[in-house]
Amino acid sequence: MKYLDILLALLKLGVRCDRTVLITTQELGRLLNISQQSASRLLCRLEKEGYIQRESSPIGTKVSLTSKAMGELLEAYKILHKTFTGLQYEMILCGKVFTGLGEGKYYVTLPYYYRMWQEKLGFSPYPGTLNIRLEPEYIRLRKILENIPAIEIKGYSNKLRSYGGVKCFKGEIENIECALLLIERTHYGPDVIEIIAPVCLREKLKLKDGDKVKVRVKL
Amino acid sequence: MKYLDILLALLKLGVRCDRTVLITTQELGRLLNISQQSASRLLCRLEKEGYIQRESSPIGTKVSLTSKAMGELLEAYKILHKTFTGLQYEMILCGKVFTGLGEGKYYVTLPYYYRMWQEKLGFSPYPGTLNIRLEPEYIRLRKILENIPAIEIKGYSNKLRSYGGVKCFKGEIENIECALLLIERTHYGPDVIEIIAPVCLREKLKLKDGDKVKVRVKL
DNA sequence: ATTACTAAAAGACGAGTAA
DNA sequence: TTTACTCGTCTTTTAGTAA
Repeated sequence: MKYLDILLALLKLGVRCDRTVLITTQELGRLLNISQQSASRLLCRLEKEGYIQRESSPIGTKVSLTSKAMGELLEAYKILHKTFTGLQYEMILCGKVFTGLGEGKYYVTLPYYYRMWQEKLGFSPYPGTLNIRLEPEYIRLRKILENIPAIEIKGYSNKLRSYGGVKCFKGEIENIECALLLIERTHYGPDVIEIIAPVCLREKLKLKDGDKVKVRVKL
Repeated sequence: MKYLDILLALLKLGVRCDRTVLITTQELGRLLNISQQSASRLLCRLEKEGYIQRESSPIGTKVSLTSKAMGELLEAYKILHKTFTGLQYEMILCGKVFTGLGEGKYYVTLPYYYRMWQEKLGFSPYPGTLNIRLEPEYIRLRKILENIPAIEIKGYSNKLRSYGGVKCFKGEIENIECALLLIERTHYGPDVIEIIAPVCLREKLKLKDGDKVKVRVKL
């Protein structure tokens, strides 16, 4: 939590985990009320300690935030959200249901993953994923999810096959417990999320392709 | 924004603008990874710079946050909220409509205040206030509103009469533009807010006493 | 323009300790 | 037990300046 004020200043300048911004140490210094030299040293240190990615040149420094920074900012956000709303923070994502190619079903039921769902998510999922194509304004949030702490299922390879990693968030979809999966090796773009749940969401919620759904992610 | 990490640590310990907590410099030091001495110095400084109220004794220090601190925390919260939700922050308050004693109408139309509404809120209000008794869980939020920057209408006295100050927040009630008023000299308790709007909200929204309404405050 | 080095000054730190 | 002072040390800062 040591660099919160500085990370916040970077957010103010438009820097994100998925957005690199060219800033000068002078303007950063002005924003933080420190000298250009201190701002320069600060960026060096933030990089060394893993909070930013950085590329300096004679015209300025290109900066983006790392997952470590996003994680700390989220921690701060959670405390503040609790303070200013009295509520636990949930990220809400909206999108439309679509039918995939059936690989979801295949992966969910692979023994390695199936054990992991039970162990790390605490439920045995219905064999299949609900594919959701996010509305454009939510893609930014999905990218944030990629960069904050989550329930991680590590990928691994043996001689026979290799398993990609999966990042999971517990949540709810129309009041039904579910988990949002960010699948490392997916052929879908950054606008797609996959959901698993103990029940068949398509049936339970009577969903057809194109139906709009709202997923609440608990962070 | 300099003491954000420290103010956040205080929030974590349960300190609020309306809640004094007894803490020891030792535990604060442990939380911030600094010595007891530095934590002590820090609290002195926070007090001197107007971020906390403080009362130290041989059993510890009673600490509460000032409006200045709440304002800075809110600034941080707004940036983070924008980052993590993509939305502007709004505080939502819920409560039930009730009928007052008619003083709302009297005050709203007093020439001094009427000029102020027009000047500072940008509309000419319907002559009357909508009184709302907040549900218990929202009283905390009302107290936060009291302690953050707002549109201020200063009170003043002359020989004839004295006018109390009013703190205003712009907002919406069921999609109708309105303003929430926190009236300095009110005989209502901290669970009551008063709303003014360019239209008669009771008529427009067909409200009866006891009806539940939701006010969105834009911060 | 920039970034970022060096050196000297300023400020922050914890140990010891009084109250 | 507390808080919070002094003091010596160490860290951080800025000004000057090189690249």
